[in-house]
Amino acid sequence: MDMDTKTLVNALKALADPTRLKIITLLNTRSCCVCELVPIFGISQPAVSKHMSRLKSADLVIETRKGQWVFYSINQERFEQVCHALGNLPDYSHEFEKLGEQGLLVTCE
Amino acid sequence: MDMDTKTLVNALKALADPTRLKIITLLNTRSCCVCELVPIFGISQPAVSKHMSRLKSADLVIETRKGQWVFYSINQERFEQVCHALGNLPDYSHEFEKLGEQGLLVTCE
DNA sequence: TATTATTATAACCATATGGTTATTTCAATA
DNA sequence: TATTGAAATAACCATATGGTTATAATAATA
Repeated sequence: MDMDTKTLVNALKALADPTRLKIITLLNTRSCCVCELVPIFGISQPAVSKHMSRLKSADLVIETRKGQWVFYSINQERFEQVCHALGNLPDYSHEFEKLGEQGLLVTCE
Repeated sequence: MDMDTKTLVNALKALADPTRLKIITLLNTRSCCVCELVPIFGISQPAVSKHMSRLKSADLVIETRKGQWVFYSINQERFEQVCHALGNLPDYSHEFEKLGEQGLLVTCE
């Protein structure tokens, strides 16, 4: 199951922030809820909520209500898909062939 | 050699853009110069230059002058470090232990 | 039912981002 | 040396981002 470029970019954007990357690292250790994250980062509760909704919209976390709390856990499958997609970029030879047909390939030395 | 969080975030930021991710994918297939990238993306030469300088500042590409051209190639070692760092996030149990000491851990059910 | 605790949403703000055009720098060449 | 071509830099602009405070929604409880 290969990952769409747009989906990969969206996941990378979600991960490319120090707070969210640390949240993902924390969730990789153990699930937790918003009110536990607030004192860890020293930012406001709405700021944490927004980060979670960003991660959720990239499908990197799973939300579960438990009483008054909302617990977030890492979506391991999706996270692994992202790592795999990044480590196995597709071959783009066709782009260079197209360039060649247009006479736009630079050949030097 | 483990990768600093700041460095990882910076690399992810560099990759978290559709144009730059495609540039990295292209360079993973074959090195090329700015004037080859311009027609592929249909954006201006300065826009490509800025993307390259972003990738270069994240150490993801290597720049080589060849006559009037500047060729960019992927920095495989760094790129692999990024993939590895993402796929092997550190354990953050200590953060939860700290939370526990402060009585801030949420235990439910 | 009224209150309290947790989370989400709204409205706002300063800064970052990704593009543009104009100009400069640098190397090759007529 | 003057000109040409490639790439980088500067200045600018619209939009995205990551935070804030205020408020609303949701669930548990007195």
